[in-house]
Amino acid sequence: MKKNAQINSTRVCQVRMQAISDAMSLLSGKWKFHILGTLIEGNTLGFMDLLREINGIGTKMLSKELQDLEINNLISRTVMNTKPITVEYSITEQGKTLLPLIDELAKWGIDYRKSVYHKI
Amino acid sequence: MKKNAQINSTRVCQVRMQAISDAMSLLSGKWKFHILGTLIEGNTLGFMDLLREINGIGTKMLSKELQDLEINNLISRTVMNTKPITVEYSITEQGKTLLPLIDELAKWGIDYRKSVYHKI
DNA sequence: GATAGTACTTTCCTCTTGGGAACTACATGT
DNA sequence: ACATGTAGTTCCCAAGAGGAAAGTACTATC
Repeated sequence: MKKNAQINSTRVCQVRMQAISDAMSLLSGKWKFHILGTLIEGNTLGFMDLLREINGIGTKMLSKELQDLEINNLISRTVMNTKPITVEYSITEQGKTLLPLIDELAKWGIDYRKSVYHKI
Repeated sequence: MKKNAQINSTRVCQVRMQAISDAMSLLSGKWKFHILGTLIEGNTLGFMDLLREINGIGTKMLSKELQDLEINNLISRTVMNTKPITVEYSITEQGKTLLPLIDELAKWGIDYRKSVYHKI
């Protein structure tokens, strides 16, 4: 007799699994949380500001990740009428809903590091 | 005059950024949250149980991800003295601390999907 | 005219991730 | 002997992630 899935076959688990896949596909990659976190802190920042704030990121990755985040309505991009041209990036209301998740992630990371440190 | 980073140069932001990088490096990939979530639900499961529960995963990925999670002390692996040999995977105390994060991720994914759905 | 600053995009490259399929190895049931 | 079940590993391949460097375009300043 062949066994079937029991736990994740429930409706509620299917929805949760789908939700986790959704969230991961929007937030995957090395830089998205850093960009979002920085924009939540800083409110409104230019491209060069972000390049300076986020240690290690290059122009290509920043540009690409900003596009991804804008497409998914997590940040907004506004071209300002200045000379030379400047662009302002800020977090959207949708993006702000990520704050509890980012806090939870940071909190877990800090606690995990502590627990590893105390074992050595 | 060259501008410097201002927001993320504070000590508390540096620690948060590091913590997020730590957490992401342990939890990145397509399957880790699914495996952890299933083990939290199911308590103790064999390799084949997980293969059945987690829709779409193959033996190679499951094997590799389980090793990663075991190395980081998020799950435990116990070879049972049965014939044929069976292996039991279960969540560790360390792994259980991820529950709030997984809940927050699932919650955000569900809300995000709702907000997109209502706009169409 | 040259340099520097803003905001990117494009090209080229490597490394990693993820998946399918086949294979190992052992034991039990028919 | 042969199929079935458990628990993987190994090989091969495709696609994507990530990064360095150069190029584009426009403006302002020295």
